[in-house]
Amino acid sequence: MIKETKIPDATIRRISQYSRPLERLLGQGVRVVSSEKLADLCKVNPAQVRKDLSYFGEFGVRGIGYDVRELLREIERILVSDKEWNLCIVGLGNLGMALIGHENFKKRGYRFVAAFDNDPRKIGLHLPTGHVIQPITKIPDLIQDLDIEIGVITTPPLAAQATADLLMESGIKAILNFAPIQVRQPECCLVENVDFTVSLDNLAYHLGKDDSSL
Amino acid sequence: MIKETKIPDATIRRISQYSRPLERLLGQGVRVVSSEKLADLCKVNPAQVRKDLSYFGEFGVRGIGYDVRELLREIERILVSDKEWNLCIVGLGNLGMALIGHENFKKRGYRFVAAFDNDPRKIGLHLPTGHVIQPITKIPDLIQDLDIEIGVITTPPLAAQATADLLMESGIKAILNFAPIQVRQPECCLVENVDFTVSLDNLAYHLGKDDSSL
DNA sequence: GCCTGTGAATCCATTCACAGCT
DNA sequence: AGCTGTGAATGGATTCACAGGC
Repeated sequence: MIKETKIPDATIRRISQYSRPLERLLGQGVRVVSSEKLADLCKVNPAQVRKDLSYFGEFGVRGIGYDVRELLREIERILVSDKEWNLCIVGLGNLGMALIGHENFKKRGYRFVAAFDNDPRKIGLHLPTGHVIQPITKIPDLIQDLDIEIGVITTPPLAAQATADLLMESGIKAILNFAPIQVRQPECCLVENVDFTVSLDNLAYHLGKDDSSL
Repeated sequence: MIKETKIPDATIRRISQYSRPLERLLGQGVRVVSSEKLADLCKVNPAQVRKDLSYFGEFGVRGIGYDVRELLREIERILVSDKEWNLCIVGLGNLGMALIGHENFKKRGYRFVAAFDNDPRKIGLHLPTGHVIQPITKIPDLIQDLDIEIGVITTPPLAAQATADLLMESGIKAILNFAPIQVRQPECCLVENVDFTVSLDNLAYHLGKDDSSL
């Protein structure tokens, strides 16, 4: 059970995406879904859906399809979103403020339990979410005391690396980084970078390629 | 007319990322960089850097490396970020507000020229960025009049598909979607989805896998 | 010696096609 | 008959390894 063959990263990401239309279907009272239907909703190949799921077990019924509720539970188990994860956020500019209150996080079991900034004018501030902004000097203690597992970085780029270092030294297990720099410290800590200018550049590239009006 | 590209999507995304350390190097007065150095800064393989760039030409000098300034200019040309792109944003909740003022956009030539919402309490509001929030009914006209090429969707999930449809009917060429749904698109419009809960789920999966404390 | 550019090789992910179950 | 689960085939992307030029 622990010994699992190497599962593609892309598979994990797709499985995360499968859960969203499944939730909608569940809300609509739909009981059963086929790989073809689910694939259509997620814009992927039906065989891809079946293969992705087959890495983790046999959740379907031949001739019938997948039970929506059961499949959702399996996905929750796979992605460990049946557990509440404790997060902190560092950098409460506009983006940080938007994220800490964003419902997508809590809807999926991600809970911000601390907020940090180094701006003296912000420290002590009460946020509408109920959080009080803490100085970054408290990061080490609070990560330990509140059992914070994942850190979200929304600082300016120049501060991001130092922030990541501090989080890692304090024993954080994973980082979600919104600053447009590549942070990584081998082994001890996982890092995911979210950089929407990369997505924009990708759009611009394809637009520029197809478009003659340049 | 027909897009014929053998250039991997991943290559475009990496090239976008190369530009960030290059800008830092340029600011530090570094004139020349090797593929090995650049690869190290971006956490990729040196051969990958060379191959990515070779799709677009021969920018380096054997035995020496790449001229930092020249390489940056080439990348700008490739990604068409030497042009200013006109964007609009739809949905001015916290996330939308944060994005419209975010410096990463304008730093890379992406300019928000309109902001839309359907909440009567928000329409007419003057934002600190100087934008005035417009009703979504004005989307068709303004996309045409202001030559808006890319739309950013930051509405709630339930409104996202209708928003995308309206943008596409109005002639938008590309969409950057932050809502956690897979937007249906006709062949004429490019869509990039940015979904940070997928990134979080991915972190949670890997944490749960490595960690015995479950 | 140093570093790029690139065919060849390797590795990985996706899709096909059908066996197997209901 | 219908749909899953999966080995095999295909198709891409990454890395190697070295030829070519400074």
